[in-house]
Amino acid sequence: MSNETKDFYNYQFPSSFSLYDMMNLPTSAPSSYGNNGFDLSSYSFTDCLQSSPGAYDSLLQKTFGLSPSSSEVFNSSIDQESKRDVSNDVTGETPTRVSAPSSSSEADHPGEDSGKSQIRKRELAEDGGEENQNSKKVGKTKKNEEKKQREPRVSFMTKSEVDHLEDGYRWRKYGQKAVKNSPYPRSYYRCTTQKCNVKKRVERSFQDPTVVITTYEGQHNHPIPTNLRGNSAAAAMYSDFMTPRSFTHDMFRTAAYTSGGSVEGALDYGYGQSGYGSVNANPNSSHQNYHQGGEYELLKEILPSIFFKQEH
DNA sequence: CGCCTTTGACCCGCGC
DNA sequence: GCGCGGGTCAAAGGCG
Repeated sequence: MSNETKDFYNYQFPSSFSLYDMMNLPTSAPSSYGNNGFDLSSYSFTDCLQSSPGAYDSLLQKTFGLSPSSSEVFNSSIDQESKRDVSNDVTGETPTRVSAPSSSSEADHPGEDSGKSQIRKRELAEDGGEENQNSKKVGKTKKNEEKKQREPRVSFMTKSEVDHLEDGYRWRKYGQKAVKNSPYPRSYYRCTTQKCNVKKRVERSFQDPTVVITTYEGQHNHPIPTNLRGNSAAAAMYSDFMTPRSFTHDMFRTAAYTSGGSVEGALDYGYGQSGYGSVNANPNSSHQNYHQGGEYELLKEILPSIFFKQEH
């Protein structure tokens, strides 16, 4: 449990504080809210959704285009690199909720190596190509590099029969490891788009084999590939979660637009105009669009429990 | 042929 | 120092 999270939960929002206000919180907010204005790093999406099941189902269907019974995202969490004492963050904040130790440990692991190898690789490429053949032998590199800034992480628990959930992006599997204390392996995927180093790990909960735990790390720096094979709205939602500062913003915007028509519409809006997870979208248009989308009431229904959790 | 998965080896951090 | 576990690499092979 991080102090930032506590502070966030304990923060007294003005009574008139709205979704719109929150989405436009100043970047240079007090440190107690975390580096990004406020810290959603341990927030569990389910917290709010469970408090309003109807809204949950509605959002699921409208955003994911899924019926809750098919493939159900019923837990998620956001991890951010700034906090390392997150051992209880995923489940600690919500001890009675859908808990999965694997998820917890998953989100907890510092991921020290993430990106390190890539950096090492780059260094090798620069320092001497001939070393490529012995790349595996090259151990000590200037890992003294400034402490690797870890990418924000988002983990989802999804009820699904398939391990690798379609999310609209293209992934290449680059590894698979057996997970300790679990009969199910963990798979490692990397976004195939050039210069996009987003990764995701997929594993099946050993406690509930019907649950797939997907952990995204990093942020896509590109739109969802046009030749979508899956549910683009789901993709938009997944990717939006990866931008903690804006996840509510874009997520609900996506929800609103998905409800209004095609998923392409949601895509176009979410990625074509405002950029990927941009928090600086035109506030006026955004604000208005929440209403236009017709889901504003739904959002209002959901949101308070998200951000006013433990509010007194 | 390009893209993807598989898989054993390797690297690294951490705890003992 | 050593072993363990997590994460990554990259060669080899499969597939459309």
